[in-house]
Amino acid sequence: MTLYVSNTLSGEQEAFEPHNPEQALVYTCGLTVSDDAHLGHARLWVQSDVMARWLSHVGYDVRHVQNFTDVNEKIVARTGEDDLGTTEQSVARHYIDSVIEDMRDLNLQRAEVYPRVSEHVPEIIDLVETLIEEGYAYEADGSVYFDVTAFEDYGKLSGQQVEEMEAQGPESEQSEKRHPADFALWKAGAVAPEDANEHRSDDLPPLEEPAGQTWESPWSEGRPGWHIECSAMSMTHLDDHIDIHVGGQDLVFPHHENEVAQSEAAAGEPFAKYWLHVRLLETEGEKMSSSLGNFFTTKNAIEEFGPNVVRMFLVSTSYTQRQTYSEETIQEAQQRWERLERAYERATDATDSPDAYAKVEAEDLRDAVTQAREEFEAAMNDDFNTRAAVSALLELASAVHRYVDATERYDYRGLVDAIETFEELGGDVLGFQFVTVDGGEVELAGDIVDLVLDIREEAREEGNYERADELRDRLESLGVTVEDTDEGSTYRL
RNA sequence: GCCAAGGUGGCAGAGUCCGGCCUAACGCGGCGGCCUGCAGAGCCGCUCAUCGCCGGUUCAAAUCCGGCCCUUGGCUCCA
Repeated sequence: MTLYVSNTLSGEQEAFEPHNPEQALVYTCGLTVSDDAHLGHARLWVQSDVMARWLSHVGYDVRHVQNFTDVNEKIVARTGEDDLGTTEQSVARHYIDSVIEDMRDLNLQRAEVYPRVSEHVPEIIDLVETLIEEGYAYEADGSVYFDVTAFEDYGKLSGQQVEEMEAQGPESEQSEKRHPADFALWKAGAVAPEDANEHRSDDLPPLEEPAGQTWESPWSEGRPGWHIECSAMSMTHLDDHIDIHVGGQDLVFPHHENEVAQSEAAAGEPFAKYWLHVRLLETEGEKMSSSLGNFFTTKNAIEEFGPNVVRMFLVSTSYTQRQTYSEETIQEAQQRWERLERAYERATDATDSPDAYAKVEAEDLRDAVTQAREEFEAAMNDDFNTRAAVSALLELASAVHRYVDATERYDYRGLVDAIETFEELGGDVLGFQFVTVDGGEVELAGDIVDLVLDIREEAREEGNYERADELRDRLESLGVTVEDTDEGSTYRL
């Protein structure tokens, strides 16, 4: 069955045909590590994660690269805050750590590589040099700008016309540029204090001096422009032409438009074949965004609802549609997840019971499995329709409940097929974690172990070692190893 | 202003590319019942849509065409 995807470049759904029929090169535009990620970012990650998982599932060798932008004035603006350190690098490190933690919690499949801008400056410089040599860029006072009039196709991604465009980039650059829509590839000098202070917390003293990392280049000691990094990093880690470029729809212009221009001007061939844009997450009618302050952080969401519910929420609307966040919508996701999880548990309990027989064959159950698999596959191939894919699994969930409710002697093989369907499609493809791994349960388990250890500690203090040893033995039998130390008891699961 | 996406039941959200299995999926909510010591879960049934508005094409339109209204995003850092 053919996979169809919505390509921003053509504005249409197209059959997915990668350059190499066995491989899929996927680049996801990562985030600027100047803050904790919010649910809108998580939506992009989860959606691109599911895309990559599905591509693998249908047999492609997927190479997925997702970058971290660690050079940015908003990062500089946060230097000096508690726990963040005093340099651009230290702030970036802090948030990279935070983001990776979120990604792990959400059970994202690891990308092949997470390149950072700061480690790709040589490649960026090479690329800028090429663009100058080819006549697509020019130097002005130590900075380098891309000449939008030199690239014929400029505007093809976002539908903009160069003639009708307003100025691009900050006011301060305008005097150096030939055309107001030209954009910076390289900027001379460090971040000007006023540029960073614009984003700086009022609680901090404003910066007085230029700040942030700088690098030597043929034009000046300075910093790479925003857009060039993604071109350089995808070319470095994937190829001059890639198959799928994923990003938030707020990046279509100017970021991705500029990426197209730089990459294609330099390489002389089309850059990404398919541009997939994940529509934005909205709350109360406007997009969730750090600058609007209406965000819910990924960490808080995971803490409150657990990773599976957050994941369910984020796949409950297909990527081509904007999604609304509210108490109601996330609770619906919680219901949907729990319904799926209960059916899975029901199926495993029934399978593992003495009532499951080798020679019982339940046609309705087996048909439901077949149908769920077909519907799931059709949904995913139809532009990664994750909502419809989940629905297919929920229909199987209903079928499992109905079957187990109505039956005394279970069809062992049929139930196993159902379980495997949940695990393969819900687990491997959609990234849900059945059984033990629900964050909430792990946390609860930990809390309960702590409770038991507290009781045991009381027993020890009373000299009731018999009781304490009994508690230790019983925990051990549950797979919890207790170790007493000078600072108190610790445990391992 | 310019560019780009959208407008489907109380909510949320598929279906729109390739018109007819759409008398509109899946779910949440609401109502009734079964089960149950209670609750929950589950099951069964019911509830709720003239698919933004107007016009056109067609035997047939949520789906195609035209006009209008409204919303969101981008044009400044943004997933």
